[in-house]
Formats: sequence, C-alpha cells, structure tokens
Amino acid sequence: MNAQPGAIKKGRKFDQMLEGARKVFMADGFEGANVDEIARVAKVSKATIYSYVPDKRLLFMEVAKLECRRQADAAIARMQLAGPASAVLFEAASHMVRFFLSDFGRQTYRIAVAESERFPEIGRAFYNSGPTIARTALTAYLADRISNNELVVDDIELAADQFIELCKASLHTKMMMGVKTEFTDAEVDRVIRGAVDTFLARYGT
Amino acid sequence: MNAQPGAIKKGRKFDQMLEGARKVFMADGFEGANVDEIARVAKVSKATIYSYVPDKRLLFMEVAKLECRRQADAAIARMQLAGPASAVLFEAASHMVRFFLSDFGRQTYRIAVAESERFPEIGRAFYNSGPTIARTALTAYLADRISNNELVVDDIELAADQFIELCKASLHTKMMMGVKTEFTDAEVDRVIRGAVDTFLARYGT
DNA sequence: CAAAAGATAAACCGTTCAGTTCAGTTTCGG
DNA sequence: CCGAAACTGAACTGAACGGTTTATCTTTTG
Repeated sequence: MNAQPGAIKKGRKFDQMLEGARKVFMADGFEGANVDEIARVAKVSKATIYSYVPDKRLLFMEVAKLECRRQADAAIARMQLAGPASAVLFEAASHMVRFFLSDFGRQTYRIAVAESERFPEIGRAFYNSGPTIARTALTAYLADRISNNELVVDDIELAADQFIELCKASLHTKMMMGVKTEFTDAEVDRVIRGAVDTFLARYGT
Repeated sequence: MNAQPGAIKKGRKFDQMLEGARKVFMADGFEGANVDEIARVAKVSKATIYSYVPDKRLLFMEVAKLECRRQADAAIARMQLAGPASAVLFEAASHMVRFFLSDFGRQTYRIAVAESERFPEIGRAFYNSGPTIARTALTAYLADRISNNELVVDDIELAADQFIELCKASLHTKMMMGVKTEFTDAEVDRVIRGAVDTFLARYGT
C-alpha cells in the first residue's frame, strides 16, 4: 500500500495516536511534549507509536501536516466572499480576528514561530495553509472589486497583507505575549471596524 | 546591600555571566540553552553561576530584564519624532521595520512568544519595553500633530497600533515562520511607503 | 479454529542536563 | 603579605526522556 521513504506505517490505531499527539503537541509544543504522555493521552502503547513512526520529530511532522490540511479546509469552507466591500471586509475581518484569538489559532501560531527555526518545513507548511489561504482569497476578492471600480489598488498583494495585518492591531501581540488573554466583544469590534475603515480610506473610491 | 527575596547575589563576574547567558539564550531559547555552555561562553565556572543565581529560570529572567532595559533605552534614544507627519512616519516606520527584521529583533520576538506561556512575566516585560515604548512615543507624536490639525484621529491608541501593524505587512509573519529570511531594500521600502500612505489616507487632512 | 499480524505493558538502556559538592587556586582589601 | 572571600574545575547525582526489547495478549482473517 504505502511504502513511503518517510517510513510511516499505518495501523488500526494510527488516527487515535495522531489525535493524542495533536492534543499534547498543541498543549506543550515540540520539546515540551513527552512521548509517554502522548501514549497515555492517545490510549495507545509507546511501542505502537514507534511501530508507526520512526521518531518523535516525524510524529510531530505528521500531526502538523494533518493540522495544516484541516486548517486550510476550514478556512476555504468559511470564506464566502461576495458582495459590497464594506460588508464583506467586515465579515472577513471578523473571521480572521476570531481565529487568531481562539485557543487553536494561538497555539498554532506559537508552535509555528517557536519551531520554525528547528523545522523550517513546519513553518512553511503552517504559513501556506494559514496566511497564504487568507491572502489568496482576499486577493481574488479585491481583484473582483477593482474591476467593479469599487476599489482602487495599485499593489494588490500588499493591500491584502495590510488588511490582514490591520486586523491584528492592538490584539495579536498582546495576546501572544500574554499581556492580555481575553478581549471583550467591544474591544474586538473596535479593531475590526478600525481595520475596515482604514483600509477603505486608502483603497475605497 | 542587596538582600532581595529573589536571591540574586552579585559578585565580581556577575556581568560577565549575564553577557554569556545573553548570547546563549538568544541563540538557543530557554529550553535549548545549556548551562554548561553558558558557563563556557561566559568563561565562568558553573559553580559561580549557581552561587549568583538559584536556578536556570531566574538566570533567564535576569537576562531578559537586562535585555528589556537595553532595548527600551535604545528605542527611546533613537526616537526623535518632530516635524511633518509624512517624513516622521517614514522615519519611524524605517526604524521599526529594520528592528524586527534584525537578528536581535527576530530572536527577541521568538523568545517572547515561545516562552510567555511558561513565564508570563517574560512576555509582559518584553511587551512593555518593546511595543509599548513604540506605541507611547507614537501616540505622543500623533497627539501633537492632531493639535496642529495635520491629522484627524478619533481613536489615537488604535491609530498608533495600526501604524505599527502596517509596518509588519508582508514581512513579519513570513520572516517569523521561516518562509523568507532576507528581504531586499526594495521589498522593505514598498512596505514602509505602503504603511505611511495607508495611514495618511485614513488620518491625514 | 489456527496462524499471522497488530497491540500492549513494563522493564530497560543510553544520553542529556540541571544542580551539587569539594578540594584547591586566585583575588584583593586591610 | 596574610587571610577571607570569591572563583574554579571536575567529578558526581538524580531525574527526565527518547527509543528499544521482550514476552504476552488480542484481533483479524483465511
């Protein structure tokens, strides 16, 4: 069936192991995670893990790949970009902000940043199934609105990146550095509106 | 002299130790750093380190505090914000972008994000002597320009945060996730100009 | 049912590493 | 120049952890 050179052999409890590994890696990061704990959480023996996967690093890669796919799928499913700019941008900003304020978004970002020096592939994979997806979708939408003369944009890629970045203002860094971990709806709303307003002030007609 | 409950005893080679520890922690992060290596790099014996500091965690905190002070001092020294908005913002954006693209800025951010869950104090300390300093200086400048009627800003704190965030567009995330580690002057310039233009489109008169 | 394949628990190995100990050397104020 | 305090280096301890092995049990399937 699957005679990869990567040497990942599947088995009855493969998914069960991955799910346990996902939980533990997400909670503790790569170094912090302990294989015995993964085995415990996954309710799978350590020997089984090592019969599926040659080492901890590859297990981590496997989890990360799966996670990236999930993330990308979810992102695509939820992006329904059509209609007037202000409403659509507001909607898009809401999604993005809620995502990176979520436990999952936070942990994903933390791991990507922390481990990308040790595992460059990980960083790239996360980037390509997170920011890239958002940017691509946004770029496509902007191109559409430009041809409708609703927007005027010289550098469309930069504009998309700016919008994404505007959505982080005041929130993202504070959260990632543990200065503040909870935000009220009002605080979030302020940032979302601010992002849309600033973006449209520059690129709206 | 110094009978802190934190139990940091100074001595002849205290600074020498801190300098070595700084190098190693910056290069390898908290977990990755090895006390024997710190001793080697600092040219100080491990026993001396443990006579100054009760454990690795406190040593890390000490280094981080020092680093934050340095960073803050440097930031304040270099912020000479006066004059017309477009020029000053361009200058400020240049400084910020070069900072977080620098080796030092990159490592600092990585450590702050990676360790702030384990050591909340670290994250806050970094935040208060990095982003906060920039935001405060920027806020003061904006307030000045608002009273000159050169800018119109409803939410001045948000505006400052937006400007900072705009400076990261297209660069920061790519860099932190290892997608791209070097940028040409042209690429950097594009982002800086974009940040200033977008900011002024929204808040300029 | 019987054999093969898969899974398990637990002990085990080798290494890494924070932190300790101590006998000996260097430094420096008085 | 003496003696106390600071520093050294090297060996040691104990715990954590990645990975292996083995003997045994369970599930699948022909």
